[in-house]
Amino acid sequence: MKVSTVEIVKAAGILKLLGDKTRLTMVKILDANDCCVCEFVEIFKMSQPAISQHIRKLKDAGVVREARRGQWIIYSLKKESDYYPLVQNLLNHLPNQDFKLKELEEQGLRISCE
Amino acid sequence: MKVSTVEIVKAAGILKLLGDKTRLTMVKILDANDCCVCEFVEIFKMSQPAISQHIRKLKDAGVVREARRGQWIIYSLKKESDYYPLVQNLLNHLPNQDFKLKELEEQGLRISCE
DNA sequence: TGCTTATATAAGCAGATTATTATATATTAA
DNA sequence: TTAATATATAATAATCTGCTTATATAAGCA
Repeated sequence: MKVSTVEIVKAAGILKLLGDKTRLTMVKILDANDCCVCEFVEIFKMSQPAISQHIRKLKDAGVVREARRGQWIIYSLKKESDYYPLVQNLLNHLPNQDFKLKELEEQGLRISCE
Repeated sequence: MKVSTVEIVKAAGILKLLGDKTRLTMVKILDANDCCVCEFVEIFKMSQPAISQHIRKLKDAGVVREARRGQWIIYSLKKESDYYPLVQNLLNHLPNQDFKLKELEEQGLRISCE
């Protein structure tokens, strides 16, 4: 298999970043749908600052990207990242998390796709 | 792509485990060659207890396996592990580390393959 | 303009992590 | 049996992490 290679220290950094169930789930969700912070707050039942801090780490590492849309800041996977092939490959081993956003929609709490 | 799936919390655990440059390098080396603790001590220029403790984490998670051979305990990747497909996939994104063992051989410090 | 909502940032603290030193155990060889 | 080598384990100290609370910033709306 021919795949893109990431320097070992950088790869360890990415794995450490994703080695947290909240961030890993976030990234898996973002792999299928863009999301804003308040949606993650609902999904994870965590405080807004806690979510913001997780997202910041993902952003600082270049794994996600932000885009303001009015009041909201929409996050998405940064597909041009050097790490994207590695991350993508990894996400393939995780069960789909779409049900989490489905639940939000049913509660009328979905923002990004309205 | 059809791949084996790992529960998200468990996957995060594995990624956290591998999110350390020493352990990640160890696993990449073990992907190509079995090794004993004293070789890792040489390779990483770290204390023996530090190496032992890293290896123990890998062993506790079921990522590596040990086999005593006389005085030495030889470690190898545990290919039957549920996590092996994920780990293997991940290792494909890392540059080869064979040169590290080559250096040991040149210094006459290689154990496992004598 | 001032209020509300969404998000970010900063400070602080508790628990986790990773190294160190000291010591124990197991195997081999003299 | 004793000494040497390889490894593991325990205690501990320093650093890192991930939350909390408090506060700042930015956009939308009355």
